[in-house]
Amino acid sequence: MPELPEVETVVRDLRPHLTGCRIASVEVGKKKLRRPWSAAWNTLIVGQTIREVRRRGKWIVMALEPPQSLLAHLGMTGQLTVAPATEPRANHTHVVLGLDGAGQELRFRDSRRFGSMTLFPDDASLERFFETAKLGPEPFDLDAKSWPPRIATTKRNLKAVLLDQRVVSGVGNIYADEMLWLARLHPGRIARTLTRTEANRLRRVMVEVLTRAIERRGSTIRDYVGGSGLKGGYQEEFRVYGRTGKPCPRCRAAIVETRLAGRSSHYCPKCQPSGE
DNA sequence: ATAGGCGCCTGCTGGC
DNA sequence: TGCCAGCAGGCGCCTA
Repeated sequence: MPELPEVETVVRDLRPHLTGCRIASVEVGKKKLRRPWSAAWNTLIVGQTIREVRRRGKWIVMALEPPQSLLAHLGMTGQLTVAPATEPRANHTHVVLGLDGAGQELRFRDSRRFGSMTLFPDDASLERFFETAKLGPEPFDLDAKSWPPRIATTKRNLKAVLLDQRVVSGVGNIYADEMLWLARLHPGRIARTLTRTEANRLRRVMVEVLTRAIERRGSTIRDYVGGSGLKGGYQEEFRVYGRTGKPCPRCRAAIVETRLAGRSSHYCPKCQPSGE
């Protein structure tokens, strides 16, 4: 579910609640997440303070003091929220960190359990994890010089390239479709056939779409909520995603749905010509 | 290098 | 009205 704007919203929501907070208790459910939680971690993190909360791609990093890092991924249906400890916990709540102070707790909820929460013993091991995964640059850090060459050699289509976290991190199925519509590029277009102008147009709309989506606190289709439990609003601004058969906001042609890179892909057949 | 398929899970829905 | 195959915002592994 959650792509960069949703994860960024969670991080911004959690930051004021978590920064400087001491972890007082840990409760972990029996069902296993994408990556297993080790029972040994409980004693390692109880008593530690959360130094900062940040995002890298679709990953959420909670850096502790002394240095250790909790790393969370929301998968498709993950939710990371702060709530009063007295409030009933929803079903599928798998990890709960009790926080010292205002009687609040951090809850990780995930019905499909494609998400994960893991502990890294120091900054270097977390960096190695990102390096091993070959996690690509943040979309906001791309520039006109480095981006076109990044996609200039691959024979893969644009949809597959945007979804590849090694090329650029944080983009998922929804925002890839929205970006390609805005850039007037067909999702099936082979990346290396793009001119430098087209590649940079894509780079600019990536930032544009993600920035606007963050302003709207991400998109909620079904499960997504931010760190305070609020839903997103960007789904109201979708131009192509989930709008199969409906008119293109630019030219009124009917939006088409197809399958690319194993994912549903939505585009305007008139505004986003395949380039033959 | 890359495409395609599967598996991991639960919950919802569209089409019969 | 009711049922269930198929699909969902992700990702990693395998094969060809």
